[in-house]
Amino acid sequence: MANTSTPDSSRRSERSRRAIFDAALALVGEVGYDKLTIEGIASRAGVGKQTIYRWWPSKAAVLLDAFTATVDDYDTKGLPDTGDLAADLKFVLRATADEFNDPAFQAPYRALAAAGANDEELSRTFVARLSEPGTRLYVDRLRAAQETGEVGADIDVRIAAEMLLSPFSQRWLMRTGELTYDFVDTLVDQVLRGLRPRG
Amino acid sequence: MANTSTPDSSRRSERSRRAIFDAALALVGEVGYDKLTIEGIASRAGVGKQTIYRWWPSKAAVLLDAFTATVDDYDTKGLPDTGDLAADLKFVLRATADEFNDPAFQAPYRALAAAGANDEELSRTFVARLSEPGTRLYVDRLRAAQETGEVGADIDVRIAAEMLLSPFSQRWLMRTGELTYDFVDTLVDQVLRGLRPRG
Amino acid sequence: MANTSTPDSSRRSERSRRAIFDAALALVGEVGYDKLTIEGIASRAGVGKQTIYRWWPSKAAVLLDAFTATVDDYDTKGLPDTGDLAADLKFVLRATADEFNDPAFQAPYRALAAAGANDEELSRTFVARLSEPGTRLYVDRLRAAQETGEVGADIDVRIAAEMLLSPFSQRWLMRTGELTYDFVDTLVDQVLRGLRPRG
Amino acid sequence: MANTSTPDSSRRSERSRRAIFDAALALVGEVGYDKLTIEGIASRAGVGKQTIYRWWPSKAAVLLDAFTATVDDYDTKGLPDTGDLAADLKFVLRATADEFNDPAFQAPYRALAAAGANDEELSRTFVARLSEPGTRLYVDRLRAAQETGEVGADIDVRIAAEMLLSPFSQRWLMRTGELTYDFVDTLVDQVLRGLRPRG
DNA sequence: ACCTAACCGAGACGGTACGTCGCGTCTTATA
DNA sequence: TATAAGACGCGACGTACCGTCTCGGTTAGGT
Repeated sequence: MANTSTPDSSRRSERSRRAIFDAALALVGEVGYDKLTIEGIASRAGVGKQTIYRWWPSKAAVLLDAFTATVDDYDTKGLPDTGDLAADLKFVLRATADEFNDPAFQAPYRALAAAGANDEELSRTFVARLSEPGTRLYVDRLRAAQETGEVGADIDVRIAAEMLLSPFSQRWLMRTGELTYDFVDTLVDQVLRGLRPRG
Repeated sequence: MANTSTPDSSRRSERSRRAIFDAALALVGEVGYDKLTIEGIASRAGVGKQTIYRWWPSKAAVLLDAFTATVDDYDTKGLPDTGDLAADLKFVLRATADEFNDPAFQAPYRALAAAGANDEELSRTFVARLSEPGTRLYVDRLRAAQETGEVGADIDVRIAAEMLLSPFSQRWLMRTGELTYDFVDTLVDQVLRGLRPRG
Repeated sequence: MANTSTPDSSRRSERSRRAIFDAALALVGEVGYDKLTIEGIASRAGVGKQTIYRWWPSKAAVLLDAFTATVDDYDTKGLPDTGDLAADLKFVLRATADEFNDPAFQAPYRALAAAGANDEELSRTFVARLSEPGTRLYVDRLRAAQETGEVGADIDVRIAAEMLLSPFSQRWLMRTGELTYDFVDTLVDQVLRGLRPRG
Repeated sequence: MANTSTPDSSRRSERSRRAIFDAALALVGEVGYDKLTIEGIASRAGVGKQTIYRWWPSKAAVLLDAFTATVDDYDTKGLPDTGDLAADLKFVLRATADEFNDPAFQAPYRALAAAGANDEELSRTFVARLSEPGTRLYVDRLRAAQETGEVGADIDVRIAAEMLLSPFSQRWLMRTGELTYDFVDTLVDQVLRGLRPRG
């Protein structure tokens, strides 16, 4: 009965896709995620609701794609490696703090993190597309430091990266503290202190 | 015209309050937070909608109270202090891992964490009632260790606690990894390694 | 799961009911039956859609009630009986012709007749409430004439009534001719000519 | 900009036209007129929607053509004239009753009659193509009887035909009674009784 | 021991948004 | 250029809940 067939993506309207992304990001900033509606996005984008439902299963999915499309341009090649691990980490984390403190960034990111908590499927995508790639950069940088002997060979670098990043994201997500440069510096120092090879 | 006066809590029906908590917790487990509705709670609890609206401003607030009422019984006095910091932390964190792996606990806790991400007011209450008290126990235990010299005097114990707890909660909330005993043990070891007083 | 229970009609809002009738009749006249929508009625009546769906199953049912409520005031006691059957019939049919030529009457009546053609359930109600009572008046008047000997005893008065009324309604419904006084008079004469007792 | 030009009917696909008729008639029988959709017809006929929109302005027009194409084969030359008017009329009306009682005939015919009630344009075509030709046969037969003296010269044969046919169609359309042979016979007798020349 | 104000269960109400269906227009590729 | 296919903007569908609002019926204290 029902038409369950997948739509033909080669005939998709690029103009509509873009308009939907713009509308979704603008609206989530203006009214917040809870009051973000598919109808609102469609209307702001000058698009039929069906055009959204045809390509995305939920407002979270729309927002995820919209956000990803924006962020993907950032596309870093890797963390800086000046030879000074602490300095490199502080530099990057300070930049990330600035980014997380940017209001335009906050609304969609928070919304996606929150939606992911209640939707396993979504959280997989969210992590794979947005958080994992960033984390991997830290893991790689730490592994490089391991090879130069700056970090102990017996260290679990994945967990080390989490010790660095999770306090950061957690503070931000739960609003348990400000993301200041001071905080970032102390965090880096305190984590690195434990990573040095044992005498 | 409208009656804006606060209700008289001395005449409140305890029976209804309990029924609402039970219904809310049961439903959030069965249908998830997004499909949890005030009408659903009222109907399941055999209660008028107004009785809910009279006492709580939102479904998140109901759930927060319901969850708190359940968890408050746990009420620990403090972390164990056997003199062996690593052992004490591993013991408590392993127990917490078990708790977080309990399905009955997951749905409401995830829901509240997520709701908090988008609702500043709620997140303040959530943190103050549910996460801060727990965190403080760790801070206190670390401070005690600082006094025995097990932990360096120059350590920021708040951040140290976050290095311990955030990777833990982050993994769970974002589903980026399992909360195994192995993970807990490695995490504790790796964090503590950096806390020791400098030679 | 679903709430299939019937609503409590004792708590029904009379104000809304009236507003819905007014809106339905006004709109069917303005935009026609096909473009008459539940949303349009609700909006014009200043009423939630659910308030309509709670009490009626379809726009046809709303219109039928609305129309009935208007027409019920007509409530005739019976056809005139001056002793002159032809004169009585012409008098009433001329009045009916005037009524059917009234634009305010046309739109809803046509719409209901048409909707009934495709919906057996609806047509039963339509006939029982709107057409049968009128027909019965003619049947009764003819039977009275039968008793005075003006109409033959062997005549099927039901069919005689149909010979009078069906050409009339058919012309109007299908627009196959005007409902003029001339037509009415000729029709009455020609029908009565066959009803007289056989010499 | 828009192409408003009329399509070139010489290049029209006869195969598609037939498939559309078949689909329309089949569907109106299966799901009824209200749930009959252009999309449904196109899909069932294996035809693009545009092919329908190119040649017909509405689903009613499609159905009218489809029905006409089916019925046109019947094409009678005239009513029988055995010299016995009553017998001739009963014979034809009984056959018509059988036809109207055929389920395959009912759905489209009812649908068209109903659609016509709300759409003046359509009803003109409906009457001209489907009902008027039939009526005229009766008018002609009655006029012939007038010439043989079987029917009074002062009779309005058009109205006489309506006295015969309208009760018949009305009963069927509004479902106010069965179309039995008994009914047909009584109707014919009672109508003819009034048509005889006055002594 | 009654009054009466408040809470209570129930659910109708005006709304907003949902996710779906079908409209009529359009674009694309095929024959 | 007609066609099969189907994406598009749009409008309405019928449903689910929202938060507010009566409506009786309990259920306490305060007199």
